Amino acid sequence: MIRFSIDSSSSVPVFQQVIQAIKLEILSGRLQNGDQLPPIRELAKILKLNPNTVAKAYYTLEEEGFIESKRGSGNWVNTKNMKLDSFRRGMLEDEFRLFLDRALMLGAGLEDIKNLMERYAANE
Amino acid sequence: MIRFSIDSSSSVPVFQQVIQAIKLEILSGRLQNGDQLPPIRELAKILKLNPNTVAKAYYTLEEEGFIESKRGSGNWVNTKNMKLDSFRRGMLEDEFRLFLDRALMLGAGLEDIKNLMERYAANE
DNA sequence: CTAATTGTATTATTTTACTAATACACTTTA
DNA sequence: TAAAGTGTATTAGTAAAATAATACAATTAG
Repeated sequence: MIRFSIDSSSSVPVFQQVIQAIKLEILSGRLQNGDQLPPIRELAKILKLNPNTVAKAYYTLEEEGFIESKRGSGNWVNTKNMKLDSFRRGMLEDEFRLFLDRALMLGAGLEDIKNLMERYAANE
Repeated sequence: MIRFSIDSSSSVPVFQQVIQAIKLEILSGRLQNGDQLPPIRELAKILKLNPNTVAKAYYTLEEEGFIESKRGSGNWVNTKNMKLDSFRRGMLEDEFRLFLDRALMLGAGLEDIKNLMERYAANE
């Protein structure tokens, strides 16, 4: 496990890098529902981070419904909760609609947005 | 003039609020090419901000080509030799970037957004 | 030409976000 | 039930961003 590393020279905070990496593991299917994550201290050791930094990442992931934490026990991937999944989807759609409104107000069309996205896709 | 106010309890920095507000004034047409902006000190007094905060906003607006500053003279809206197109594109890009950040935090990838957009395109 | 008005530059202070150190509390397991 | 392993809470340190204080420089108005 743990197929990612930390870029300490990046401007994006370390705990967010951890969050993004784990989300990617889950979304890609490399981490599946019920899989156990490494204990905070262990992951911290592997990534050479302070345990609190990993704890913050785990805490956020739990807040967002990606994992479940049990004191004294561990952390598990949680994708079973479809209600939360559709909640996320709903939020995404809300955000997109807001963005679309603003974009249309700016005189942009879907084509313009598509182009913009192509550029971002290329740069990532 | 100055149809906006500052939310000091907001987490978005004051100088950015000023920037956004002025961009909106310009975009909406309430401020037009050649219109003079209030002097730094005056706007600072109205909004109850430090002059430097307003100066930072004005400076950024000039960097981005929205206004023109002349030492000892004042600040003017400048949309003339800027293609209105690129003007809008700039704002569109800002909005898109914000949306993208939120989307990524929700666990969505560029693919998901693409799909979302396809659906919207179909419904138009 | 001078004083008032304007933007600019430099430096200091405050605030915020991030990370770290340490101690606490719950579970598991032997 | 004790010890080891786990997440949690509290507090402190650090760095970066935002804001403020002050002085400087150019333009304009009279």
